[in-house]
Amino acid sequence: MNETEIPDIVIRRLPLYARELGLLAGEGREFISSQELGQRLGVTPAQIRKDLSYFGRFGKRGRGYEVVGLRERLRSILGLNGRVKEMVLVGVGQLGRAVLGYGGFRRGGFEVVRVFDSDPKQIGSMIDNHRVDDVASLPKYLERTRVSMGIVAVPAEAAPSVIDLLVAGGVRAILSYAPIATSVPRGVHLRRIDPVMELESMAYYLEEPFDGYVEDHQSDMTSR
Amino acid sequence: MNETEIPDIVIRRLPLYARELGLLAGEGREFISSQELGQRLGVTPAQIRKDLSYFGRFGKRGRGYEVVGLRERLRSILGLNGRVKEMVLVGVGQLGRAVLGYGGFRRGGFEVVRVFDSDPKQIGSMIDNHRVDDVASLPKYLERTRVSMGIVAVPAEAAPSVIDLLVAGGVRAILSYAPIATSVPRGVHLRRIDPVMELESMAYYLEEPFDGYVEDHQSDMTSR
DNA sequence: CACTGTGAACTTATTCACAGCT
DNA sequence: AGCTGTGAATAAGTTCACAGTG
Repeated sequence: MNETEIPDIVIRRLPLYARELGLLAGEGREFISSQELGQRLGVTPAQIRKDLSYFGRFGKRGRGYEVVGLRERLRSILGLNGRVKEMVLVGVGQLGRAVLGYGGFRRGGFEVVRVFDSDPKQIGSMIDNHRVDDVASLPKYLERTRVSMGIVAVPAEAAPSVIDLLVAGGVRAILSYAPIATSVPRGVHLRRIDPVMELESMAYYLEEPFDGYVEDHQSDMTSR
Repeated sequence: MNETEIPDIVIRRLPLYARELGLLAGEGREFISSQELGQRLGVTPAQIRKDLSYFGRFGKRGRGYEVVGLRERLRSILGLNGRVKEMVLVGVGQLGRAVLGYGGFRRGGFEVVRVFDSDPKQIGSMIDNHRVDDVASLPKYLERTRVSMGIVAVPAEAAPSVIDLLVAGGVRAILSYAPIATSVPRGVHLRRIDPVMELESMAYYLEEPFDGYVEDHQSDMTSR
């Protein structure tokens, strides 16, 4: 199978697979079947095989998938095997600071290379080895460096204009922590992280006076 | 239409609608059509009407939806009109502290009422007006109080056992920041917040040497 | 007349089921 | 024998299109 446009929902599952394969590799595991991998991830084996089939034939019949090899393949498909992915961060309030301090990005091969804010009290200060620059200088910076990923950690009101700046500067993948719907042009990818919305939607299921016919949908992903 | 099990994906969109209606109310807007609401949210009008139709007939033909009324209706469907939703927080590292300090939960009607960790250096200390308790005391606490929501902000290795404790204690909605697939019994709802995974999947779309046939999928939600 | 509410049509995603390889 | 890879079948989700109503 080949040359069809690959569904985004499939793309979003690849990091899940890659990560679990990383754990398996750490356990010294050499091969794994779609069956067992699916069990560990709460995904059906057929789903895994179908997803992988969009990209090629990676398994050995009778044996399963070679753990390290498949992980490398997936990371390569995602474009994660090159050097560290550089990101700009806009907003250094509570949230922005947490983002800067969070080791997970670095560990995952992502690095904040420049930090911006609009608050004169913040501009020029140092946070975690980063000098905070005026967001007004963001366009020039992007023009110069062509960084293609950005993280938005500003208040809701400020988010649309910040996102516009990033898009205009050529940033094509944006992770936004602002709880606001913003639309972006085709070819630009925006993902929102919105814990309050997650809680709000889960609250629905708490309504049931007693449990019983409550719908489940486990670790899934995709929004997640 | 009535009495079919309502799809989770529909439930997840309700907070999005409710929030935008809140903004509209703030702007003094009285009525809004599915058309215009959809435009603001990047959702089709038909989708909005269909989603709402699962719960009743809230619109006035020829006029649209009454902004404040619909918002109330949606919040009530989600169970958000009662008093503040109480949550326990497990883990007070970098991430847990950010969660505690984040005003968005309070503003959204969610409140961390008790904080746990397993690190002896943390236990007993005060963070943001909360005394940090030993996670070993979590089961007893849950038995006593029947808090039904929890936030997990512990390292990946610790997450499964913490989640088990929460589930055993009757917590039915869990927001986890641990980048790990964990399965939970039916009737328990677990949502993961995993920014690194979002970045990893977006990285795929950066591959294209030049843009053009890049798939878009805009603000969607759910996480997403 | 401008909208909603909703079956029907369509599209997308998942699962089944099995031939085929190792 | 035990698995993958994949068309075909099914299920889930979205959009269409229009009758009906305030």
